[in-house]
Formats: sequence, C-alpha cells, structure tokens
Amino acid sequence: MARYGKEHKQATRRRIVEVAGRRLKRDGIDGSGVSALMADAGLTNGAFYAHFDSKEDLVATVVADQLREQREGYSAQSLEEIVRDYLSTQHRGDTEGGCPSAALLDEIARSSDAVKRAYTDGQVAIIDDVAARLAPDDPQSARVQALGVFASMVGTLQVSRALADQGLADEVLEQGIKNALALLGGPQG
Amino acid sequence: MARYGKEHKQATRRRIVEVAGRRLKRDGIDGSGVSALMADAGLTNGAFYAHFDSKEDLVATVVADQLREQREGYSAQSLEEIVRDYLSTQHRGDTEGGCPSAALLDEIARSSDAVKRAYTDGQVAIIDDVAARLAPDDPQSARVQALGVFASMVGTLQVSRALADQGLADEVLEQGIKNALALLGGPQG
DNA sequence: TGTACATCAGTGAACGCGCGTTCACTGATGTAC
DNA sequence: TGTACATCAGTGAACGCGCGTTCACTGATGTAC
Repeated sequence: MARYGKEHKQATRRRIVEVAGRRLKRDGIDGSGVSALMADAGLTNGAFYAHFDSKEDLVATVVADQLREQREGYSAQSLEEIVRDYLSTQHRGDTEGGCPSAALLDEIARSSDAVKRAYTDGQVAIIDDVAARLAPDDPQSARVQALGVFASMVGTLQVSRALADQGLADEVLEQGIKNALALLGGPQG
Repeated sequence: MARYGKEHKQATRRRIVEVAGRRLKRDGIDGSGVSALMADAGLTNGAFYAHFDSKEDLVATVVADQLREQREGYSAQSLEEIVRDYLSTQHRGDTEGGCPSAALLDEIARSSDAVKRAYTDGQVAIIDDVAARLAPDDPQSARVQALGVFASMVGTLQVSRALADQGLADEVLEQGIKNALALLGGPQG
C-alpha cells in the first residue's frame, strides 16, 4: 500500500484529524473508539499509531485543529453575525459540525494538561482576534470581555441542547443573542 | 445480609445516588463504571440491578437528585450570593461537589430523552424559583431571563476549568460575575 | 526500457482489561408456631 | 421463650463485547542498476 509521495501520509493524517473532529464532537471523547475513528477515515485501527502516539495525542491535535478552523471562519464574519450564527437553531442541531467548546468543554476540563493546553492556546487566539476588533487601540483590555461573552454563548448553546422542552430551548437561544450583544456593547464590527 | 426493615433498602439506594453524584461529576458519565460507583457506596457490582434498571436509569435519577439539592441550597442565598459562589475559585476547584450542569452538560445533551427530561424538569424548577424572586408579580416573564443568566454562568465556569492559564481562568470568573449581575439588572434579592 | 529491490503506509489479529448486565447463591433477619 | 423457616439485600463469578495498544506481516510504489 505504500511508498507514496511524501505528501500522502500527511494527507491521511489530515483526513483522520478532520473526521475525528466530527465524531468526537458527536459522541464525545470517551464515546469515540480508535477503531471507529479510523473507520471514519477509511482505515483500520492498526494504522492509527503510525500517525499518533496515543488517543490523547489525537484529541489534543483535534482540539487545536477545530479551534483553528473556528478562528478562520470567524475572520469572515462581523461580531454580530458570529453571535447570531452561534446561537442559531441550525448550530444547535449540528453538534458534529459545530463549536468544539460547546460539544466537548467538560470533557476537555477532565483531560490531561496537554489537551487543556491545546484548548487554551486555540481559544486564546480566537479571543485575541475578537478583542482586536472590539478595541483596536488596546486589545489587551478587551480580552477578558471577549472571553466572557464567548463563555456565555457556549453555556447558552449547551443548555439549549440539553433541554427536552423545545420551546424553552428556542427561547434561551434568543435570550442568549440579546445577552451577548448587550455584553459586547451593542452591535459592532 | 438481608431482611432489614423497609427503610434499609431505600437508605442504600439514597447512598448510591449521593456518592454516584460525586463520581459522575468528577469522572463523567462514560468515565464512571458501575463497579466503581457501587464500590464508592461500599457495595459490589451485582447489587446495582436490585436498585436500578440500568446505568442510564441511575444517571437520570442522579441528575434529578443533584438539581433538587442545588435548588434547596439556592433557597437560602440571595441571588448575588448565588452568583458569587457559583463563579468562585472554590467552586471551580470542586467539580465533584459542584454544579451538575457545569460538570455534565455536554454529556447530558448526548444522553437519552429520559436523562434530558430529568435535567429539564430539575433545571426548570431552579429557574422558576429564581424568576419568582426577580419578578414576584409576573414570574413567567423572568423565566427566560433567569435561564439565560444561569446558562451564561455555566459556560463561564466550564471555560475557567478548561483553561490551562490560571491567570486568565481567574479573570474570566471575575468577568462572569460582572456579566451575571448586569444581566440580572444589578444586585438583587 | 526492464527488472530487482528497499521502503513503509496500512492490515488485521491479538493482547490484557474494564465495560454493562445476569444469575445462582449466601446468610442475617423478622415471622410463625 | 425456643426453634424452623421464608425473605430478600447483597455477593461475586461469569457473560459477550469493545476498549487502547502492539506487532508480524502485506504489497504497491519509487529507486537503483
């Protein structure tokens, strides 16, 4: 099967990371087995360890990759668009394609330092982007504000997903949009 | 071992539910095995099915019990105290003794309808209590406001727990307190 | 240009282990006589 | 009051299964001659 060009193995690794992102968000970290993750990528379990040291290594890699993608997506939207998309019923219904924080945050909190470090670095990069847009002259001052708004949106989406009462779940999303926009100081850049 | 009074088995069940609450919050649902849960209660695995139909049945029971306890605790505190305790470094460091939403919310969102229903009912009861304090004359109007504030606090605590940067983790708690109090409309009863 | 060979990404069976669940059994107790 | 018995909460081994990880092997490819 092998001796492809140098880019082949890297392409396979990227494919594993991408499809693993979807499954991990859908089924959770503990709920996603290595064999299932590899089958999603069209491979068998044994090949996993040619690409990653351990499942934990993959998780840290996936967390970093997911946050990088999220950051890139946000760069094309206004802050108000980000808020409205984040707290939409579409996002609520698309856990596997959506925000990694909303899907995995309490499992990340229980994970190793390596995973938490990957999470921290990726999340801070997103927050710094937002802060730069909130306060171009003094981004540092807006970091905690931006992080607070983001944390609020994460909790709101999670609560909306966990509620069995759909009407209430919809209302909390709308309330979350109002709250997030208020905490940003009204619609902005 | 048996033929105790009628209250004995119920006391054992209560003990299982209480200690399971702590372990589930600490290790997660998927991360907590039935044998470990029973050992925590001083029993062996086989006895589990004399008390519960399945692990899922236990999880739903624990979720309901945890939220009932949380609700009772809140009845003795002002709303501002609740916010300050919730977003304290003590609470952040005590996952197993703390808020079940912060510890388990994304696993609950992945769980069966029975678990989500138990979560919804318990959470709505807490929210209705808060709403009655925010707007005694028209509690219904304050329900979504109360739920929005609660969701915001849950996300803030989760983010604070997942960040590897302790300074930033502390700052987001402080920001969360400001945000929650602002969303409640300033310090209240 | 044609052939032999080294490479190495990927295969798939196997490892020990813990999972959720079942079940035949134990033995301390309350009750019946 | 003393003894035989029924009860049933709890024991602990076993079920089939999937977990994360290891490893001997395969076989398509690029390279060397």
